[in-house]
Amino acid sequence: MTNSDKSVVSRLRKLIGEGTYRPGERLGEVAVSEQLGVSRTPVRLAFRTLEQEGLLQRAGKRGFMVREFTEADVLCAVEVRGVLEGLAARRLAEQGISRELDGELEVWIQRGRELLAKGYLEERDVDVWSELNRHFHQTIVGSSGSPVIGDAIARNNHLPFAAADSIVIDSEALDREYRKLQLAQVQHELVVQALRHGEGARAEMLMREHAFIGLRYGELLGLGG
Amino acid sequence: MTNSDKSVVSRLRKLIGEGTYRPGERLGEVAVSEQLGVSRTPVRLAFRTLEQEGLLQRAGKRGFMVREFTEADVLCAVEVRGVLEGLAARRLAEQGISRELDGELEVWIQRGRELLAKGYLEERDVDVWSELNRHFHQTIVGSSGSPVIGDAIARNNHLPFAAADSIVIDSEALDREYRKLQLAQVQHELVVQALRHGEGARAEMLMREHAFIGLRYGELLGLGG
DNA sequence: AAAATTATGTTTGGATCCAAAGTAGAGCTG
DNA sequence: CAGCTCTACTTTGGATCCAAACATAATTTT
Repeated sequence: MTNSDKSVVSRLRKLIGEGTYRPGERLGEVAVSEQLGVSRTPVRLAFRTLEQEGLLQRAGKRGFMVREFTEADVLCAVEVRGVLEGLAARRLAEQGISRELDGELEVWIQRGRELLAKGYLEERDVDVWSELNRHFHQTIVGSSGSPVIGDAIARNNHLPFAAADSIVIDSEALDREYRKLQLAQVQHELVVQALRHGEGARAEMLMREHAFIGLRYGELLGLGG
Repeated sequence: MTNSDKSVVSRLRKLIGEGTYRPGERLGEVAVSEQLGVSRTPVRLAFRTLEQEGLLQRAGKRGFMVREFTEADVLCAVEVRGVLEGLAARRLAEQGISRELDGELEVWIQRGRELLAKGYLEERDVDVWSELNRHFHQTIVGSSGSPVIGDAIARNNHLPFAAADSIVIDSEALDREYRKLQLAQVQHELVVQALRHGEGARAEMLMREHAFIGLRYGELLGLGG
């Protein structure tokens, strides 16, 4: 997994994500290894990893095929992330947050405030938000007392569009995206508020709802403005 | 994965679960392959699978080590299963259950009733319950509209004691176990009831609570009787 | 002519070989 | 004596070879 092994996995992830390998397509070890310019060995290893990640599935007795994802699957994966992050938030609220954790969360809240303070969104702000959003979620999940939740989320995030930082940003409509991020920021702040007050159920539900922001809020905000 | 590959994975799972390979122990490819009587290739493939399952983790740059699980991890894994099965139940309740699904669930409810009807538990009943319990959970999770939830649960279940059918049955205290299964049966029936009435939130919470039955109820029933 | 069986080709799984990276230990130098 | 470096050994990763399983097509038999 030093060099080639890891890169074969991520290269295949990319190719599958981009649709170069179509959903349902059977992947032969030799064909893929030739296309990637490596031998069969790292490809075989990568197939096992990708199978576990859920991007490939066994095609009968003979090899693997690219797994097909319906819209319902994506929606479901987002909900799965929602309940898992909700669980993490609830546990955190119930056990109480430490002074350090409080401070760390405050950092990402502040960064978000600063980013949105100027009242509009620039192209490059998108990456900044993506980063701080990732840190915010990671901080909560990582502080839930066990790596188990984080692992489950990480595995779930391999599905396309399921990850928290895969908010589809439409660069053409930065004003709409600005309002979306504004809403996300409010949700972040509410979550932290609930965590500070030990409101487990509230923190959980806020986090669950927050998961949907990449999906349905687009329509909502599109209608509204 | 026809023969040896699959068996290497499951044999390693067993050895890790039994504690033959101690938590934190580094596993060398050559050592394991010699102990299992196969070459390094299937072991290397198995290590990748077990890494994704969470039973192994990378030990620095050099190979893998058996992952250590604290009691908190096990508890957390049970909670993860709870929220995921809860999600499946809620979705099912919200979308409404079909006539066939209703009938299928009724089958497992009935089997459970019959098993517990005689008022006590025999040794061999344990396997019967384990089977029907597995079917009951699988039916609900498998009918939630997307394989995503089931996959997440399956991956989570690889952790020791996290799976729904890993209720630790104490053969010495079959009367206590009887009361535990009786409670589980009631919970199953309540879940089905909630599903039939489209009570999503109730179904979700019942399913969540049901996940704990292997953990805390033992103490409770132990104290009570 | 249809069905069954055999033969051939394709593909995956397992074993082994070679190279590269890392670790530990010994020896050398300051 | 301590610290550094070089070397030897251990271990993993990649490539290739061989065998087994499966699918397909062709031929034979009923």
